[in-house]
Amino acid sequence: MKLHVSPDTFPPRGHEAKRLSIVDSAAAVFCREGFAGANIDLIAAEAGVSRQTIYNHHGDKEKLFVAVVRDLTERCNAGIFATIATFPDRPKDLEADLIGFAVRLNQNCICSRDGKFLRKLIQTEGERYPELFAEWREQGPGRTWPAIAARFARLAYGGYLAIEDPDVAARQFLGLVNAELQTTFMLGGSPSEDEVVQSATNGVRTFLRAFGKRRSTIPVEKQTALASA
Amino acid sequence: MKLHVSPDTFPPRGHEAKRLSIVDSAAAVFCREGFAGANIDLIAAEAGVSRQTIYNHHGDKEKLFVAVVRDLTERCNAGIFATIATFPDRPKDLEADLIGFAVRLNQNCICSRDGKFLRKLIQTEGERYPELFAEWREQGPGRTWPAIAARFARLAYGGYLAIEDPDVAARQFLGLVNAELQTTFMLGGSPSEDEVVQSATNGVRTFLRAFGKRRSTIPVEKQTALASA
DNA sequence: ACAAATTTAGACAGTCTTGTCTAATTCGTC
DNA sequence: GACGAATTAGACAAGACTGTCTAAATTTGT
Repeated sequence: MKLHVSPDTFPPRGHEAKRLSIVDSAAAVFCREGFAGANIDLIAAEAGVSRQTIYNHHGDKEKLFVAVVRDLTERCNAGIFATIATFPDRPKDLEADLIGFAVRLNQNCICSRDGKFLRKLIQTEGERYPELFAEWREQGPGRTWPAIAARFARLAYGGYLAIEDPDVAARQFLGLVNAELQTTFMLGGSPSEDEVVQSATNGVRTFLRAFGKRRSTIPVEKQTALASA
Repeated sequence: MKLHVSPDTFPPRGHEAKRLSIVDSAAAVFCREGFAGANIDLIAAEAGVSRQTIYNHHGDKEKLFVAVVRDLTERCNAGIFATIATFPDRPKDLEADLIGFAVRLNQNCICSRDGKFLRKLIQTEGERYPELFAEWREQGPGRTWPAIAARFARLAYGGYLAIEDPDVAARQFLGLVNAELQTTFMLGGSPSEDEVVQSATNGVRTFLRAFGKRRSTIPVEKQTALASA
């Protein structure tokens, strides 16, 4: 009779720690070398475990890769939702608050280690694993974009912005805020904090020139809708 | 004494045709499989030549890869400059003309076979070949961005746009115009023409809301009415 | 049609990698 | 300290790939 009332299942504690270490190192090596170029011995060395342990935990290279992507997706999603929770619903200074949000989104989700890794793995190996990346698409963009769009819709409803389509606005917001970082992203580099702030500032300013209330035109139906609201 | 006054150098004609065929197939295979996963035999089969011919032409796998990137960069640059030449300097209908330009840019340079391949190779193997991709950066973005920015500056000077920084505006233009295609790009897919037009249309409209001259002035009574709403 | 250059198919050695196996060792718990 | 589970190091077979070599076949220019 074995009764471990530990966390959830039978494996002891160091077990899970090793699993994490393996997945972390595997993510780095898969990113650096690509799936075909990734060497199990190298992953083992980088994780500080023996090769056999990797096979004990994950079976084979392909299953290890799947586990890596699942883990990264999960952690990135958590980070994105945590950041979305800081969206300024009742901004005091709309420009400053949106810039802050944009910088947080970039630093915590897009330039983070996990974010960079997941993005690169999807771009690199996405076509080879259609079902895995369909899953990512549902769990990732499929859930985060609507959440962000909803926040912009709320801001519009609150009278802070003049937006017709919140989904389009959300995507354009990210496009603007990252506009000056694209070349850096291309080569896998991380922009400096100054660059992130600069790009976010310029992006938000343009965004508000287009959708801010004071300066822009608003379709008639929205005016009446707002007037009656 | 050998005097071939043919095109430029000594090799016959079929020679260059094979070289092209090899580089083309190699580009496709390197993209699909990554550098490490790319198989010389597969490239040879796809190009319709024998493996030995590849070694005769390019020496080894790494040199072949470099040749592929050089070729792609050159062809993409040519395409981009050809497209930039169609930038509307004296637009009749600013919105329609900018949308047209954006669609051309997307279809000819970004969604084209060469564009997709080059982008993926840079993202995938960029970090492994710093000097090669420094060269790309100089020849590519380093030359095309200023050219595009110069066109926007001219448009501003001509009174069509209210832009402070043409470089920022150029990058934001591309960010906006591609905002809705990012997820598709992630997985290496090509958006349909409808999607490209849609994204370009929404992007240009937002761009003009921010930087267009005509619409930024609104009758005073509407502004105050909106401001108080 | 001839001669030179190029291309081809196939064999080949050498290297690397994956995944399995075994026996010894370490770790966590009682 | 002792027990069982997990981990380790290393050997190992099987397969894949690169890059070279050779001899035959084909193409090219004249």
